[in-house]
Amino acid sequence: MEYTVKQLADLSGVSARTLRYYDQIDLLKPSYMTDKRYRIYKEEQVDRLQQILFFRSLDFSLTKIKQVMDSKNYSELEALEQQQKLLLIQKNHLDSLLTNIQKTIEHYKGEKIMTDSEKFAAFKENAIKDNEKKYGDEIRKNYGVETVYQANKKYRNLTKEQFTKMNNIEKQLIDDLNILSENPELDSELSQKIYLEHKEWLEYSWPNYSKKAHRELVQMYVNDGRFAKYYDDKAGKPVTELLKKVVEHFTE
Amino acid sequence: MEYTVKQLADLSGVSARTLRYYDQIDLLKPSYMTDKRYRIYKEEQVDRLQQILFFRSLDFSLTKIKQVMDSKNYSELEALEQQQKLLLIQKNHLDSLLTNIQKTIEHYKGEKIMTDSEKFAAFKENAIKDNEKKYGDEIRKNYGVETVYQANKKYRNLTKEQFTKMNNIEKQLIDDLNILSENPELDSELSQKIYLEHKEWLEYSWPNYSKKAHRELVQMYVNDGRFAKYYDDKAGKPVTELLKKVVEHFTE
DNA sequence: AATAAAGATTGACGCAACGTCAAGGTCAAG
DNA sequence: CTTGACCTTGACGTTGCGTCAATCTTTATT
Repeated sequence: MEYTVKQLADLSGVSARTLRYYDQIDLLKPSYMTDKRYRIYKEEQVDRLQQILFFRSLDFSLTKIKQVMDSKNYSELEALEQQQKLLLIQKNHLDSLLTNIQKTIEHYKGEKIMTDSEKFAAFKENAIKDNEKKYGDEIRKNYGVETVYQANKKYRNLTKEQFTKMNNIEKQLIDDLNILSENPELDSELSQKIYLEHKEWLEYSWPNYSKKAHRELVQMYVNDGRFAKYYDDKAGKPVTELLKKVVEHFTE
Repeated sequence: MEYTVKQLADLSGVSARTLRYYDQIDLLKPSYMTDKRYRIYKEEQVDRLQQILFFRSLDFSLTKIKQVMDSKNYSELEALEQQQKLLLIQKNHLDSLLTNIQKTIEHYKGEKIMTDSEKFAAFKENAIKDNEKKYGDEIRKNYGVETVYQANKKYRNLTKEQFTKMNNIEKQLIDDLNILSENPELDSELSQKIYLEHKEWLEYSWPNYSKKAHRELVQMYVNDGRFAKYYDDKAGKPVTELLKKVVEHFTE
């Protein structure tokens, strides 16, 4: 059985353009070309396309699909699990967005509306002060914290003092991580200090601390690039992985 | 208070490029331009930017943000509820993907899993062979592999064949690096071979290969003594720096 | 057989939201 | 007067195609 582009398109539900594109990126090549350069597909290609569409339906990138399908020894299972991780991260992200948007909507409806400028007012105060002192870095830090502040509703009940204290602990944490990274010894006092600092920091926003949750959290840090980036940027070098190791060391 | 592009960028945490882009699409115009066409922002724009970033954090498109903010009679509440619906749809979609992928994974697992201990055994088999052939320092080499093996959970779902293949690729890579280091010519076939080997090796554990990430990784190798030591020990001489140069050469 | 309709081909631009150079002006500091 | 930091405007790259446009080839109808 042979198929032209349109026939295969109709058969599979994708567009002809898609098939030409897949040919172009070497994801799905026709069985052969006629002398007039028409693409002809056969059963083998139909099968392959089905596979492709299966992975695509799971939101695999075309690049990844190619890797998985073209490499004999690439484990499909592993690819699936990687993809699952990615999707879980996306889901977490979506969930937090939904929480935020729900809160915002409630605010509006409750007519206890904080104007947006009010929401940012406290932060701006800091920004302006800092700016006048020309400590550019500090501004960025505060802004970073502000982002977290928005994302995490739990911060909302902190007093100003607590908030400041959290910031200081975090700062110290980053510094210590920086130092430790030069001589990464998990069994050191510095290492333990880091663990305790991170724990203390967490306890400002966690209802009840558990080692298990702590371990899972740092695992998330590493898996989710946004967390890693947050810490790595602050430290000026990659320290997230180190933090993870430290925490895992003391939570066993 | 007046801000240049950089200052506002630092203050807000977005890039200068983003500000220029927002100007370009008329989302955030500067307060005025100097005679030299420098953008100058004032408080009003800072406020507006904060509004923008707030909506952006909820995954509003920039187009939508513009609509909401520029239209006097466009209800923010309505927009929020609309966005909430969109996010819920996405969430449902994600949930169904996750269900599907979970099912598929279970299906796979029902059939062919290599347990960690089995993999470890396979690895040791090789190690012993090598040990018989080569001698003491081979043992150290294999301990190195063991460390990496433990450190990277991603390896855990590789099949026996894949695991072996990865090891072989890495071995070949080291050998090639050794050869190249005697006559370091970045524009050679050997050099390219090394690049491709390292890439292939990475793709066993990376969800998405990109040249950018590849460059960053080898930069890491050099910066982080632990990585460098790993390769240098295996090669018997310092080759990490060379690997970095090779990769950078082919990822430009 | 002539003609029209259907389907095929290869470009090439467009989209979203910027990242990342490149080439070249401007400004404050030393 | 020279750095060096910061500013400007292009313009290409990214992902997965949709959507013309211009130009054959094949098939169907008259």
